[in-house]
Amino acid sequence: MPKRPGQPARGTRTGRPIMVLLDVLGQRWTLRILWELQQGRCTFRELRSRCGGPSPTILNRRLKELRELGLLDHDAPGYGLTEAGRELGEHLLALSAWSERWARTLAGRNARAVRAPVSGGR
Amino acid sequence: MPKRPGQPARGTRTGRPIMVLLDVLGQRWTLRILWELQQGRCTFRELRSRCGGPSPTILNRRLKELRELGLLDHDAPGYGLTEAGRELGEHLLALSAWSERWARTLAGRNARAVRAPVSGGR
DNA sequence: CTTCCTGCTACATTAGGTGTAGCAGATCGT
DNA sequence: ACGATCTGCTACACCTAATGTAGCAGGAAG
Repeated sequence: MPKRPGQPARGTRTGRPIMVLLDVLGQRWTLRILWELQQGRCTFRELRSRCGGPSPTILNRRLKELRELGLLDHDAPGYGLTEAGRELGEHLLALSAWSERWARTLAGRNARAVRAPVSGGR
Repeated sequence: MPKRPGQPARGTRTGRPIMVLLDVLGQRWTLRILWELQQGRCTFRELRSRCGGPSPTILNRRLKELRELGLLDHDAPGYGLTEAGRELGEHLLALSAWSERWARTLAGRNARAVRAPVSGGR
């Protein structure tokens, strides 16, 4: 079943692009695939390895979906991002930068919760 | 199993924040939950309804995970985003804007492929 | 004491992902 | 021409994750 903007995503009836996008990205491996290809195009097998070895079944399914959504191409050697895919990749880079800061504050919070379990420390 | 930055995400051995983030966001409903709460805090039942009715089992699991990651709170009435959660929500808003443009170019591409199947159509 | 919210938990069913094996096609060196 | 070695897959049995419905304990209001 090819998900597309204009067609309802799971859990919606409108085909709002953001809903379709959240639905697609919320499947396992999709984000990881975009992330890995963002670091450079590569073959199916290499991509599988970079992702930590998902089953070829599911990897292929994801690649098909992403190609239908115009985010990936499958030309030269192996797979790569299209223009739209690169744009999406930019957002992932932004998320990566954010996540570093997030991890630091989260670590700080935990450390505090451990060091000073005085009030309501569980 | 509580995923956290510092602890390896599925498919990795490093606990790189971006990997943990991609892993968590790549589970069904996580992105949708953040999206819906980004539009305002609400109760468990209301949230479930907004998301299109995922099973309470999985909704509750996701809410727990997101709370442990410091993205959600569960205080006043129902659930809401923390500061970190709101920051992440900003990125989703950016994605939403992007997705509108993406949908238009994608629709254009398809229309062309249908109207002019002259060379290599299909 | 009843009613109606709240946030859940239980449990059987089904959809989704895993892991291993292996195959057909293209490209290489001999 | 033949084997070796890539490529991108497909098949299939197995297991985990999500679904859908039911229902329960706790708190607030009448």
